[in-house]
Amino acid sequence: MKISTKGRYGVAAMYDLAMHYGEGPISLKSIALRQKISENYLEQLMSTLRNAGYVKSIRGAQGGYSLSKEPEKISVGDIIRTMEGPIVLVDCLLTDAEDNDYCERAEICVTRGVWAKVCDSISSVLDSISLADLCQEEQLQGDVCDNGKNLF
Amino acid sequence: MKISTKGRYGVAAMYDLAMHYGEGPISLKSIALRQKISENYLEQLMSTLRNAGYVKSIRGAQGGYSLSKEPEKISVGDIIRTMEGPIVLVDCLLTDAEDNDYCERAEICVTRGVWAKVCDSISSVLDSISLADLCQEEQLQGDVCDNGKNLF
DNA sequence: AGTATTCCTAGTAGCATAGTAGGTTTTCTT
DNA sequence: AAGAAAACCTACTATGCTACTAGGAATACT
Repeated sequence: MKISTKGRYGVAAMYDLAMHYGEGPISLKSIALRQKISENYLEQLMSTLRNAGYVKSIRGAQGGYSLSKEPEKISVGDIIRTMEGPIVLVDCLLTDAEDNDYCERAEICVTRGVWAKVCDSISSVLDSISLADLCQEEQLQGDVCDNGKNLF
Repeated sequence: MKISTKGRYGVAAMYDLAMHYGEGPISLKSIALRQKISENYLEQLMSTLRNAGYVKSIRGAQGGYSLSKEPEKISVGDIIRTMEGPIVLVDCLLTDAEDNDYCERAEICVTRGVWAKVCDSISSVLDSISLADLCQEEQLQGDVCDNGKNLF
């Protein structure tokens, strides 16, 4: 049960864009450099974020990426769902409970409730944190890294 | 971000044992049959659970597995951690915050707090549900599957 | 003795991750 | 107009993990 680099890099890149919100297009190269991500790989991830409508891009020299909404309006949950797909710990949560074939395994009927509860809990945490929150956290901690202790 | 079959099957098998708690050793064959899990594969999983001290086994004919503690004293979190390792969404959470080399990527300092909060949330949900809770849920729903709506 | 069972080790197909590589198009600057 | 800087696009690949399968050895009950 891990978050892949897609999700992590995606959040990192979006955080980077949020920190430069309003400064015009930010080149992928500079994001990759600051966040220490492979440039070519990040390119693919940005493409996903662009298709999902969270960033817009400008081509050509002096081009780059920028957020297509304010940092307040993009949550970490939005990004994770875009990069990693729906937040479901087990596939049976994707099917409707009324489907008569969703429950192949005898135990699922009982454990399904457990996984659903965990997923809800994950979603509500991720949805409650916006890019703006992350930027504010960065400002609070100043030069000293407090590892997110001040978050919220 | 998925729970692997190790975790799911582990919980399923333990739930099965909890449903037969006090009835003597339960054969792997019967668990595999009821829970629809490959017998050989489940064997490996049971070995992990045995090494972790959650089940005990009796060899030979009429042998099998049984819980080594009461169902109240084993949580879903215990099982998941045994089967899937520590609940950390990103590896950097494994290292101490004071380690000076844990933070290779500029953004981690900020996003680390997010992942930590999610992990805490997952852990607290999983740790709050015992095998006894699952058994009780099963009794509440009787023949009708309510998909865990009654849980808690 | 025979059978039912756990225990142990080794292998393996398939898939996802995390990239690398290299070319094409667009746009700004000079 | 030329050149450079950037996004865009597609194809390839090494590595590792998952979810098994297979088969034999040891143990204990009947």
